[in-house]
Amino acid sequence: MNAPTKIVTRFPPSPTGFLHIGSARTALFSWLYARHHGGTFLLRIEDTDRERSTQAAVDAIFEGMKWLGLDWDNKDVVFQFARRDLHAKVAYEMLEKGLAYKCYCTQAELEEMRNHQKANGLPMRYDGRWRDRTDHPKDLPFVVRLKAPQTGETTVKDRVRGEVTVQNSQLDDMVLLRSDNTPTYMLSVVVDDHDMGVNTIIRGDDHFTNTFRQVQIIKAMGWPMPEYAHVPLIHGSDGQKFSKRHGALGVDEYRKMGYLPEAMRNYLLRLGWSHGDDEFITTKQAIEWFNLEHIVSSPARFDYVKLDSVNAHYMREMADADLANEIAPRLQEITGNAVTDAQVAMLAKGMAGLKQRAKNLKELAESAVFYVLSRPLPLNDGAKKILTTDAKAMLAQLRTVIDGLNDFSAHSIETAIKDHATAQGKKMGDAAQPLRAALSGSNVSPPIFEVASILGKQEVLARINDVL
RNA sequence: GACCCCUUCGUCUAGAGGCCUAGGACAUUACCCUUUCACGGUAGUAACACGGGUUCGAAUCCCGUAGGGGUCGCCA
Repeated sequence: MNAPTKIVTRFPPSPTGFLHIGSARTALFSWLYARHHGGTFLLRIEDTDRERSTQAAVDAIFEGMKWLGLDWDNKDVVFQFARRDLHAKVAYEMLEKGLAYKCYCTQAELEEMRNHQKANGLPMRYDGRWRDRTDHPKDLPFVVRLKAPQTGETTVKDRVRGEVTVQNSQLDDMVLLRSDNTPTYMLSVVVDDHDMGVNTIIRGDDHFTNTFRQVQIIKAMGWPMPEYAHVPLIHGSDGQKFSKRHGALGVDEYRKMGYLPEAMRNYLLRLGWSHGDDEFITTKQAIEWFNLEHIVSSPARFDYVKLDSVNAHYMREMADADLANEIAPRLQEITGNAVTDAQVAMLAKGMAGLKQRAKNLKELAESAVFYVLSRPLPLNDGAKKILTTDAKAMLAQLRTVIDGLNDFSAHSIETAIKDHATAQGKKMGDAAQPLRAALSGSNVSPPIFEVASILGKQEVLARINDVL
């Protein structure tokens, strides 16, 4: 009997820039898969590119993962560079066993070879010229290359792609160890995944062809074969590659734009995975439902409009007080003034009317700013247009009406103003719109009697006076 | 160029040979609600890339074509 294998997944970003949104999705999938199976989700920083790796990028990865709520199980995150000697050891072991060989080609020589191949329409791959040579020069730098099988075929079983077979003649002898004795990525990933006990590799489709090469190392070493699941890439909204130059952003940017982590998770999950017709999937449900079978096999386009709608949904589900606290720093940034506790309380009261009018935290803060702005309020063009002489005359009357109110509930204010407007032979809008302009400085706001009630009689009267 | 993968409404997707006159969501259009803007409600427009097979029957299986993507580094 086979003992049930504990699922071990991993997320191995390289710290050479921000945490890419596409990477965030494969991280999410890997995390979900591990959590679903009660397995382990590991984080490994692939910092072997010393030129491009930075501490800032490492921090960005940690922060991005935390923000997204993707917790990893290895308290000591693996840094790949620190394990380079272990990787090199494997290369030498393979050399000894005759599974690899030394290649003394210079960069220039390789370049010439590739140019020749390109010019003649030949497949571009290393031709194995040192594979069987024994006349090794002394004291010259060399790289260690895998002695890959040249005949037959290699089949990769992928949980998304199915079984894919490639002729071994298509694969060349890749470099395992560089001439400076450092391991290449191809070697490092395989060794690390093996040593970390990773048995399920969920990663971007851009790694798919690499898999055939990596499988050669695993086979040569006689290690257990992990399960692969290659997830199609995310494209930009125009269908083009989602690169830094082409609209791709780091997760931190999405936070700044005002998206909620739970909304990001839901959106990213649905972008490339489905559970029937379900659109809003909580993280709890996602863990319960996630599988590899329903990963979509074609690339998806990133769509802000849909993200907005998902985000709007989660914002409306959030507690008003939490939302008020969430936008406080943004308001402070807009107004330049600290937001007081009393103001946060006021914002919480106004949140019901505010949150159904915004798609993200940024919009929410912008639409809420009139609550905390100090008087006199700046008026936007719409408000200026509303505040005609007639409108001001109406406001002057409303001032008296409002001043006489004992019950300052939204309903009470509405009734009083409606009655007054009707008595004057005017429509509700003739009173409500000028009031909106005075209280919010805008022609667009939450229900204005609700706003008035939350603002309080004193502030309402003062704001009316400001525009008269 | 070689190899590999992908192709359902504008977008994300459901679809495992008859349940499909192809469903849902976002977007969009119209109407309703309404003090503004939204929210909400109702209705609508809108897709199986193309061509051949297989089958009584194909969005679903096979082949080809076209389009798109990925990989071909001493980057990861």
